[in-house]
Amino acid sequence: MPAAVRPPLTRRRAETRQRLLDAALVVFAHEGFGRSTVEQVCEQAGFTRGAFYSNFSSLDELFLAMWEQRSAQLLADLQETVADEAVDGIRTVRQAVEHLLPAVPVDDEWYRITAEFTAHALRNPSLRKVMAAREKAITDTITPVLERSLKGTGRRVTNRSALGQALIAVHDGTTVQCLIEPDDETVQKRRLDLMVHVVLAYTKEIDR
Amino acid sequence: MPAAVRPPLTRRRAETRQRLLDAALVVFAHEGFGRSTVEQVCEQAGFTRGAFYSNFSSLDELFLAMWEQRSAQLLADLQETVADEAVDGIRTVRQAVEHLLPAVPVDDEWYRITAEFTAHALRNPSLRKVMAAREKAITDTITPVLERSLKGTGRRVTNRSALGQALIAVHDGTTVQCLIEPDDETVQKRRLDLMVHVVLAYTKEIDR
DNA sequence: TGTATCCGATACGGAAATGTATCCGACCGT
DNA sequence: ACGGTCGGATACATTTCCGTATCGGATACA
Repeated sequence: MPAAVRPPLTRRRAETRQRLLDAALVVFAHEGFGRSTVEQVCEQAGFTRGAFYSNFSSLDELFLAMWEQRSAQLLADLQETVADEAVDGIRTVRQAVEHLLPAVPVDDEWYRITAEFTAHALRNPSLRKVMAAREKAITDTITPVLERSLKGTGRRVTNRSALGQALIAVHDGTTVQCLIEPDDETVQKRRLDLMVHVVLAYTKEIDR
Repeated sequence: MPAAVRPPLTRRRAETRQRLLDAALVVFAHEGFGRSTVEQVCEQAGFTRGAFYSNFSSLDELFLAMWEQRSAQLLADLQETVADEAVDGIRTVRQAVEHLLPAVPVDDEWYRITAEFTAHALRNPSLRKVMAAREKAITDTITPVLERSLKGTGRRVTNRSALGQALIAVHDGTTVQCLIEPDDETVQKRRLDLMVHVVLAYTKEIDR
């Protein structure tokens, strides 16, 4: 039934869909989700509303689709960026964090989207589940990577999911601070320090 | 000049203003800022648009006024709640955190407002300054309180502003997690744990 | 009690956004 | 190349929201 209700998704269709999704990011980031209109998104994408309604049934649907696509992409990028060789040279926790942190870019636009999506999700139980699932996905992606990075440091993680949760919280919380005061580099330094402290707190030396 | 442009603010005026401000919180939290309309706010407050335009010139202005009022109130509440006698009985960092944390309620509605305000502020340099100032105010309020609470624990803060910044980040980051999974009490436990770790990281034992 | 002012209500014009119904060009398979 | 279908454009009806201009009741003050 669900497959029957949606159109066959031809090549052409997929392209306009994607252009709309890309336009959505730009417009939502610039105007805010609630302030955005169907027309603005269409204009940004170079279409008229006809194209929109032929592909999505509401701005909400577009928003969700866009968010899921970009989140997934972000995770994929992270995994790839971090899977490089440099991991072998890591000897300290600080190095590990320094290696990991820049892999998640502090992106102004994306942060706005995320903030509004979160607020939106809090009003909608099914969206809350989506967010919770994503958080788990992030944890599952990050912790293995981190554990690999920690190999050369002589420490091991004591509580995987607690560490994952803590890192996400710290990451999100400090991201705002960095964006609000982009010129203050002590904010950035402290962000790094805090991450190091957290990793230290949730790992311990391997005894041999 | 600025005093001349605004009406004399009589008793009556102040009351309707306040009712509008209160209504704004409800409506914005429920609908999202961008989706809210002047009429919705007025209806919630029991007025018509006439009252609104006689007191504010735009939804933006109302939003900002409401946010500033509530933030200030929140800080005042915090200061009061925490200034009680119980501080003297505190002997461990965990106790200190347990005492401090519940003073900042995890409020669904307020979080939504904050998230959207933050996103909004990132688009507007002058609003960014407002947020930065508020962050400083929070730090300035919290750290003295925390230091007082730590008296009985035999530890002292090594870097005030870094600790303040870290606590805010952790607070904000974990608040989302708590709201997204309100039934999962391990999230809440870990929140506390994380706070304790952070306080430990930014304090050290007093040597005598 | 009378009167002047204040302030929220009402009424109106107009702009903007929505969703649908229809059209027409492009791309598909044969 | 040709007929059919697909998908975006166009046109339109409708709703919603906004901001202003004006009205009238309430309130303050003599």
